[in-house]
Amino acid sequence: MQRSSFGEQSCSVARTLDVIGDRWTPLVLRDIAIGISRFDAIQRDLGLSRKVLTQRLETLVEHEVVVRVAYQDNPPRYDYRLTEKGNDLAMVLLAMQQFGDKWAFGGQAPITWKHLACDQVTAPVACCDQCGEQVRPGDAIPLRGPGFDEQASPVVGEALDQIAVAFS
Amino acid sequence: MQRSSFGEQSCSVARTLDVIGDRWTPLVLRDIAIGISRFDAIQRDLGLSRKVLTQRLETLVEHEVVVRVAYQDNPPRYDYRLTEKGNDLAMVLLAMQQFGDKWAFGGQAPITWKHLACDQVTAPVACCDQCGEQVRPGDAIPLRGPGFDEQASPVVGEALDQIAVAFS
DNA sequence: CAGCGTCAGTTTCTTTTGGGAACTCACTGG
DNA sequence: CCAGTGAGTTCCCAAAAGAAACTGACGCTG
Repeated sequence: MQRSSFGEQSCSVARTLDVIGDRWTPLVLRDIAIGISRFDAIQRDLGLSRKVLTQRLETLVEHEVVVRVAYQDNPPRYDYRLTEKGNDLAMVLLAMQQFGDKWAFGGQAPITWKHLACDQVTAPVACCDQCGEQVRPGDAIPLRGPGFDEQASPVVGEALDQIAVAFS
Repeated sequence: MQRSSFGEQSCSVARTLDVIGDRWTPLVLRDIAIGISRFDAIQRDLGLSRKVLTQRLETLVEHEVVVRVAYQDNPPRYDYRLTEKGNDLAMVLLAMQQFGDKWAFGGQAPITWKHLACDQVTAPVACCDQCGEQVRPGDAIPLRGPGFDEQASPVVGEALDQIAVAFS
């Protein structure tokens, strides 16, 4: 299949997909995030093939979103745990969960989160870091950022110009 | 490869992955979200095979996150646009973008968003809908929600119990 | 102390998918 | 009237995923 790597692409979404861009990786990460930390437990929970799980855990460790922590030697056995980078990535899972809760379960969420700061069940919403108000797509328009590469993304540049014109 | 469908799974993340669980769909959705709305433009921008793009657009339309809007008949030509459900799904893309901005571009984001309400470049953060404070994984613990299925997810149930004990 | 179970992987074999590139149709603009 | 555009479709081949069995080093139990 000669899977295309997005490593060179000038797009943050593409780079993130280099880490979680397949059917299993996000679920593996979800399991680790809720405390299912061992190979066999993840495999039993998800039912994916052991081969694929091995590969996925390897790339997660390579990307430093997960660390292997030995909990015994001889034979070596490991816990998989999220790193700081992994915690940031888990925000993506949280967004996926919110979407699934709303559109696949009609609000009857299988798993909820209790916010330790206020001790209440929380449904995180995206808020503007400038004004504090909630942001939803449609409330904001895309612009070229400091890392935009005009050469690499001519089609994107064109689309951004059109939007800029429409909102001027 | 006999790809497993997650349609039956009792997990919001899995259900969301039924829609965007592969390498290309999120990028297709990103293009549509920033206004690249036609088949050829998306194909040129992403460089994916036309066959795969056709399939991805079909499943996006089936899941009702995208609509085909004819902009001419004879020959029929279409714009692809996000639905309301698609806008909700785009929140996942926004989360991916934030992760990529931070960890792959060191803050030099290729694309930024201007919040129309306050007219400033915004980096949305997740806030608790109860107390308004920012939420990050680690600031919250997972619990059984109203839609949790003990039979379907015994391994998850066990992990949740362990966490509950650890935080009691 | 023999044998079964656990854990973390490998290995082999088959089925499916994705990529590439060429082909199709129905216009449209010069 | 001839090239170009837009939206697909078709074909072949290589690479991934799935299933299921195998490995190896314990540790527990009768």
